[in-house]
Amino acid sequence: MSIKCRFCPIRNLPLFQPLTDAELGFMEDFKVGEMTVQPDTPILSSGAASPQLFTALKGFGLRYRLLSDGRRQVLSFVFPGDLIGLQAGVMNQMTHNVESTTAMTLCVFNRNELWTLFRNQPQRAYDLTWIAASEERFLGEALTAIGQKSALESVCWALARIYRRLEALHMDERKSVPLPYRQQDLADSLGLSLVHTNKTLAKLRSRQIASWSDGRLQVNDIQALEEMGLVDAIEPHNRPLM
Amino acid sequence: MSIKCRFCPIRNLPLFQPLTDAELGFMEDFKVGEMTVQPDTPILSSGAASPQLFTALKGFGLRYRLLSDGRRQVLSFVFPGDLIGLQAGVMNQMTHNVESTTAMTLCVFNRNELWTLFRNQPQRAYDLTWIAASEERFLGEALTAIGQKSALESVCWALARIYRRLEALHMDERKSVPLPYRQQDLADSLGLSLVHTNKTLAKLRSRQIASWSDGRLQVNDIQALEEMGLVDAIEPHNRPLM
DNA sequence: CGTTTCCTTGAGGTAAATCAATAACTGTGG
DNA sequence: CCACAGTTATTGATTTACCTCAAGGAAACG
Repeated sequence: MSIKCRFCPIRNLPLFQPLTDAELGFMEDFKVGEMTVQPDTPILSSGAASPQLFTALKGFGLRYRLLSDGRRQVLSFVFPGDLIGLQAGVMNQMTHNVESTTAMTLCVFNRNELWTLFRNQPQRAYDLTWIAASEERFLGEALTAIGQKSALESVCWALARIYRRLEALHMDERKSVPLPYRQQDLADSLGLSLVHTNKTLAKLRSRQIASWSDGRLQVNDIQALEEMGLVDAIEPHNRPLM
Repeated sequence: MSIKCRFCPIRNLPLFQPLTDAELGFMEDFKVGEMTVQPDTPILSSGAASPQLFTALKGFGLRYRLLSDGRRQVLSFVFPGDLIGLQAGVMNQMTHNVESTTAMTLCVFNRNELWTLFRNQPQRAYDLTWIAASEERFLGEALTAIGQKSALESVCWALARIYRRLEALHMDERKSVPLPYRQQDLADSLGLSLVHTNKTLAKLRSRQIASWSDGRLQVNDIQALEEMGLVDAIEPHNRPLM
């Protein structure tokens, strides 16, 4: 018993592009159902050829790659609205892992129908490409942070980026947003050690710019955060939602 | 006076997926012409909304992002077969720069026809998404290198990746491939300083594993290179060529 | 030839890693 | 209800991988 796309709890946010009635109808067929997962549950695994695509509706997750010796690179944080498994969807091979951090609700799509989508819904196919290009764009930005920025700059960049995204999801309340990750997760996303990440966060807290504790990120000075993080362009508010 | 896609000099390499006659016909229409550029010429600029898409046919280039203070992150090296400008194509906004390093020959496509492609050529649209997902996959790998690997591991990863790609393009001769970049370019792609990159290359040279000089990369022990670079999976040999 | 670009190597400095110890919680089982 | 182990955050002390600075050499070039 799953919610129809036209009643999707997040689709009507200004962050997302509206769909036509015909497109909504198609999506309701494309959608196989919903899935809820417990915290810390693997959703997609590297190497697997998953028969499914997902859209995160609720909750928080992580995308990461592992090296043979256990080192972990977090590629991105997964927020509501994010498409999961496009890589496996089109390339038939996953090269990273996705897992839930909190409990999550996911929209489930059938990979086999992907071809129908490309044949009959060119606009939606275009949107898929847009999403893939957008992920690429984000990873390029992350690469620039890790490769070129100092630890302080990187942390500011990440926090600003996260805050803006959750704000666009209307999850902000009095300058604070939920951020239910561990410091280790942020560290692994920025190629920093846990200790140094902690000390950098302490610095931002003492300067009253941002403070992250008990699963919430409080941003007192978003402008300072964006400047210190050398954040360039703001995300457009018309992203496609699958 | 440009070459027809069916006579494309690289399309028949086993690296690339073959097209049907109908698809070739469409591509020949989609293709506006060819462009040659001098070394060190900007091809696409950040911020611009380019009316064109390109496929590199010949020569070498760079994709990079700049920070306001001049720091540069090289996102990838551009080799023959690479699609250029997909981001601008679908998102109408470029967030990185592309420039030639050597003289290049580019296939030019008309961005306005992109929509025709999505409407009439679902297979080609799928291929575009595949390409975008593939770029995303690559950047995830690069992120893991920069974020988690040591300088030596990163350099090995990069050289192995480059060698394999140029090998697949049949540009290898007696274990060596052309690599007409500066050490600074490699350094900027791995988030390392020029000096340290140089010293790391010297180490590989003295260990007789690989040596890069005079615009050529000689790989004596590709296996050692891949192991030291923790290279995980080899690229599939069926990539779409636009 | 002087100038510029790129590569190379040595010396010294530093941002961030590692090591180590403690505290605050959480859950678990006796 | 308490002892205990496991997880996460925090902070100080020490080490190190990599950076910056500096200088020289080899090509390429106008």
